[in-house]
Amino acid sequence: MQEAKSRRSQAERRAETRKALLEAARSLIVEKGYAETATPEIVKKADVTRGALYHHFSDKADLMRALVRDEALAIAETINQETDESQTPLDAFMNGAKAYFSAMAAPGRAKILLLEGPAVLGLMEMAEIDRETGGATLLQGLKHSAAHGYLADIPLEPLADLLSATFDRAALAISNGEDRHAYETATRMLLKGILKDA
Amino acid sequence: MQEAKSRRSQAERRAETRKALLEAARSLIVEKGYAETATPEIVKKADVTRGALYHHFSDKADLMRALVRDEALAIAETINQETDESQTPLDAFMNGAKAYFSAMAAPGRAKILLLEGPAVLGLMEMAEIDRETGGATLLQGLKHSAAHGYLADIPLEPLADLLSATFDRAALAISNGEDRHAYETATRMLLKGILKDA
DNA sequence: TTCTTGCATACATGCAGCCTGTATGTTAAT
DNA sequence: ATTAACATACAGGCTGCATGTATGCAAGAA
Repeated sequence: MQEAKSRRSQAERRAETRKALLEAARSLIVEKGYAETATPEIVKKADVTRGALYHHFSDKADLMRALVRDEALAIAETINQETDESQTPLDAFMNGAKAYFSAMAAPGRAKILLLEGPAVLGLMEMAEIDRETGGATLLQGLKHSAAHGYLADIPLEPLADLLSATFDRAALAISNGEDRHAYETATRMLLKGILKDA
Repeated sequence: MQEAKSRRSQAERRAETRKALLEAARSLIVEKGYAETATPEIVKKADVTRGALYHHFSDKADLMRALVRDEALAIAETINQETDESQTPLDAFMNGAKAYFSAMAAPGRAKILLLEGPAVLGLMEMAEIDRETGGATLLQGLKHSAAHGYLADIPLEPLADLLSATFDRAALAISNGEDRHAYETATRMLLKGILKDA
């Protein structure tokens, strides 16, 4: 057995350094926020130097971007696993919402994706990342429901946007220790209201 | 007639400096964001020195706090003016929403109150400011509706929170140039859905 | 009343420490 | 030997504080 760190392949070496940076950054940013987390602090925790950081990422925001991408991908994966077939449109949306809440319940994830991410990268870029990592599921669901007559004939993009806002707020509230069941009930009520009880 | 700047009272002097700082900060922060706006830049635009800034505000975030308070107060004032009596609960909520959208349509206001503010001060402090400047109107409306049987018997705080999230998102979208009418239609649909059509 | 004298408020200037991003040097893998 | 993966050193800029200055103000003496 070799020394722990010697004779790693370049790919391994690179991957390990990158992972260490991302994990260190993640824990610090979750704890203190992006602006209050300095790069010297991150590299100290990751046990590398700032040279490594700026070798892997173009700047501090780029590190944040990678962090956000990872979380967004994890969300998409969790949701895809947890999604099952549902009978009614209401059940379908509620299952989706619950899956989203579960995925967002991972420690620190809501803070990264709903607070720090938008602040650092801006809403435009967050939306972009959302699209790339598997967003738009909600809009698809609405279109499907509308096509089958479960929905009134109104512009769907705004509606999807507003519903998405409620899911985000609910996820944030739950991650802040609010009563999950109460927020699910309120979510269900909103969804039920817009779906014709056909 | 005296020199323009001489022989002002302390109160006048103080008020003018403070106003100049707030206006300069506002325009720069709206244009470039809080993090990208440096205090040397602000004081240059306000035509004072950093000494004045740190005399009036404890730090850069405190300046932002004052800015947010001003906007929040302006919102409350605008809404109070524009609010009229309505017939049905749906109309009442929609009028409130429209007034909110109008108030939030002031240039830069949505960015300050919905993007930069939460990022800099955090959600807790933003909620605090909201309470102090006249928030909670929505929750009151819901309680009123519930008391008169227009609303299903569910926890109202979460529902108010979720509705508030939709109003914020709609205001943000509108301020970003999205179709106001479409967002109002979607908002109305959500509200109509939760109100028993009694 | 008017003048001046002491003082507090409102600001200006200078400095220390930290942080970011880049440029250049060094080591390890291929 | 060459290149990728890092480490080190440095320049510029920013924040907050500490210290210096001037201006309005209030009270007492003339």
